[in-house]
Amino acid sequence: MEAQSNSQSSYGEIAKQIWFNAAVISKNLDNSLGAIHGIGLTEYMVLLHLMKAQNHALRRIDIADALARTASGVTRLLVPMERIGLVEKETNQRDARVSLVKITPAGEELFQNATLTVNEKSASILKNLAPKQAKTLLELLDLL
Amino acid sequence: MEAQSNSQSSYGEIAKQIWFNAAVISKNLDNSLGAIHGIGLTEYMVLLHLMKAQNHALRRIDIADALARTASGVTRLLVPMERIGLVEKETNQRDARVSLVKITPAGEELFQNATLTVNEKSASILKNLAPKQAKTLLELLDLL
DNA sequence: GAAATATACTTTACTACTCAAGTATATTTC
DNA sequence: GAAATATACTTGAGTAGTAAAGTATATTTC
Repeated sequence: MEAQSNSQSSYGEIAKQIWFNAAVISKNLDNSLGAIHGIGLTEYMVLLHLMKAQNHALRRIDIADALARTASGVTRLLVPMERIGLVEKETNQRDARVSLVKITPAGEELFQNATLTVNEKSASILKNLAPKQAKTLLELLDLL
Repeated sequence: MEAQSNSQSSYGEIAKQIWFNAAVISKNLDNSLGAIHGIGLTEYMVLLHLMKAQNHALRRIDIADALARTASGVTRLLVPMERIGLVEKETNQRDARVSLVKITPAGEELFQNATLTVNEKSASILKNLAPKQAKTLLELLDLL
């Protein structure tokens, strides 16, 4: 009973730590990406998932899922990204409801550069973590 | 060279995972806390830090630090919390610039109940993690 | 194959922040 | 001890999201 309660509270501690660490890391990466590449972290994540996708294109709702955002949020997010030419619209022949989002060559280039910034900055934020610990942490995070 | 680049990119992966997991966990906890207790996750975190503080009181700027938010955000956050009687203002005798925030008995009671919700819900979100893995994850997160 | 339901997306009205500037008080410097 | 600087907080203007409702198309059901 005591053990059960203790173990449950440790899950609460994990949730709180992830919440706080995410806030610190996000602000850091967001500022760096903004200053160097003119995009935010959320926009970087859109590019990341488009790069990983087949044909470098996704439906808006798949982007929403990948980002843990709503379809509405994705609509708003993509407007400026399309305006500055990082992504473009494609229609889906089979389903007229769908508006596919495809990364452009300019978007791909920005993504490659931004990835260097994300990796360097992340390494500097997470410098207290030895490579082996980093590996373990990543494995555990992937489990969630 | 190759190893350096690989290790750095794994830090980037960690940052991305924390960002995504935090979004999922935050939304979950926020919805549960809102539905059951009428507060958001950020408000819960304010109560948590007040409970941990000496005399159950903190300066607004200390709350901002503890939450990775700005002083401005804390000002706005506290307005409704004060209105519904979870916290109250106290002046600092030594420094008239400071506006101390103190948790009320009502705030303490809500915090105790909300903590049960946070712990239960967290355990259910993190159910893929064995207790030992949870312990390791928490230790690694605390390192950051 | 018409009616009911589900899905993909957008829009409106709102919340939760941020940054920059402003106010008030404290501390440092000379 | 006056002037310059720093700190604690608030306010005004703007950004990034949300939820709920609306539009358009697809799918299911009978």
